[in-house]
Amino acid sequence: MTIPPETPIRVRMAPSPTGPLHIGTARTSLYNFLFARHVGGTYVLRVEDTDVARGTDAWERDIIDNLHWLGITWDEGPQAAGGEDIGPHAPYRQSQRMERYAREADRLLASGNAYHCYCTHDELEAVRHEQERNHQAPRYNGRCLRLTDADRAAFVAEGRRPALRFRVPPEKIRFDDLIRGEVEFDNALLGDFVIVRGDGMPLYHFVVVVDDEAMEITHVVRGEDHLSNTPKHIALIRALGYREPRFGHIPLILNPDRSKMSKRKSQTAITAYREQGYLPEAMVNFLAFLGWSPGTEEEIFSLGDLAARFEIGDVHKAGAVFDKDRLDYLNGVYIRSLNYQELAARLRPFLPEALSDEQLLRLAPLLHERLVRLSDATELAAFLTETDEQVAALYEPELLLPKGRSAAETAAALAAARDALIAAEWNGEGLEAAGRAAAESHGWKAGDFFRPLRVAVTGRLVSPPLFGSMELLGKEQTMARIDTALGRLSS
RNA sequence: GCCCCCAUCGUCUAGAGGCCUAGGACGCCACCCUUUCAAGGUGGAGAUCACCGGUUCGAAUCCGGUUGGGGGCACCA
Repeated sequence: MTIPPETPIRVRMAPSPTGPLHIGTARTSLYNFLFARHVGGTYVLRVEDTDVARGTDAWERDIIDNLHWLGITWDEGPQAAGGEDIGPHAPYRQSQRMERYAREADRLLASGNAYHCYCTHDELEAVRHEQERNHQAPRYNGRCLRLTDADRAAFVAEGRRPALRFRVPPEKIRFDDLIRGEVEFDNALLGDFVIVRGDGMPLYHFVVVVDDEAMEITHVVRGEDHLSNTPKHIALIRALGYREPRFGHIPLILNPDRSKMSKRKSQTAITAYREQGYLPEAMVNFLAFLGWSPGTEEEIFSLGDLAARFEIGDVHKAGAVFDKDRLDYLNGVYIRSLNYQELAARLRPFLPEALSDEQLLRLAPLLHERLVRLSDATELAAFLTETDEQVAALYEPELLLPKGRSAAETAAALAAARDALIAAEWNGEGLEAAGRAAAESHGWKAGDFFRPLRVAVTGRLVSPPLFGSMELLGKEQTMARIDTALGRLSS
């Protein structure tokens, strides 16, 4: 039985708190969010925390916080980490829904669609090894399906605790995938799989089906890695008499070698990107285009723009490589689109507390066109909070010399610059005017003339615009650093 | 091993039979601008649309096969 087309759309995301929010989970969540928003449906967050040992609270917090950071919100589910569940189908954490799973498992057992399996891990493994040796598919051999009551009693006497296995009907399963179209699998090729462990803990394939029904999910949009699990779910849905939702399997995000994106080969935690100073706007825009495009040549899209344009049927079938260069580019675009006030606010976590808000606001214009990540500001602005001694220690005197100039020549130029600056009005414009005039009367190209100044003041060859930097640093420190450089040049 | 999915520049993609001498973007190269670095501007290299057969007057677009890649086959999710 399928769900009537006029049924209001309900979608969900179902992260498992086994680690920080993963790029792939974020993208799947985003697509579900965009789909729900686009069609005016309801978006549910369900935490799949069955069989997750300890420490799930920290991961749940990371997942929820970062989802919020991206701007993804949901209508039902835990609204905040450790927070209360909102919605008519609470609780939304699977660890709190065990009664329902137990009840549905009993139904399956009673109807003969599931049976107790007393095989031990070792026995199962031995069978798998045997099958592997014979080049057979690694699937359950059905031993416990044929047990007599006496066999069962003997196992129980041994202290074995049975798992519950679903008896997979050997039939062809077809479904119309939202993204891939008609897909067919032969469940006769499948082995009976465990739905409840010996210790009573229900397993993923089972609980996902129970909860999607309970939460009236109409459209299951998930990663392509679940495509071949879908026939299992459909078999379960039928055995339980549930309504069958529509399924849509979105392409995987890939490592540069085109394997499924993994922690081993790529940076997969959203929080890591956040910490490096990627903007959520850039992240969302980038993620959305990994497997979808509006069909035009536009490429800068806000979350709202995306929701307005996103069609689930336009999602691609092929996997997409995560291209960090492109993310960097987009991040730069979004940083440059920020006004100075906003930029200063976002820069705050990346700069020393010693820098006042007022200084930060004056710094923002100097940085806003030269940041790929917000964290780049740390190095660019370091000269402001480093001591004069630290700055001096950053460079060898040779670094002060423009190409082809001697120490004596450079010292003379620097001294001329010093004299011009000390008399100038202490702001960017005044300093620049004085600096340029001095360069000209000294007969040096501006670039060469400014080099020793830049190195003296910032300790580096690369810095924000020189005169604005001096203005921010202040006259006293700027002059002290120039004098230090002059001293090193003559010794 | 079995099953399933996929296939346009290095990468993300436009393209739903003639508009394609295959467009855009990132990256790369060159030049311009320029106080460094960026940003910006201009131009360039870069794809026999994986391959082979069909269908058609005509195919990147439809069909079949091949190859290649990926995913799945747990008392993980």
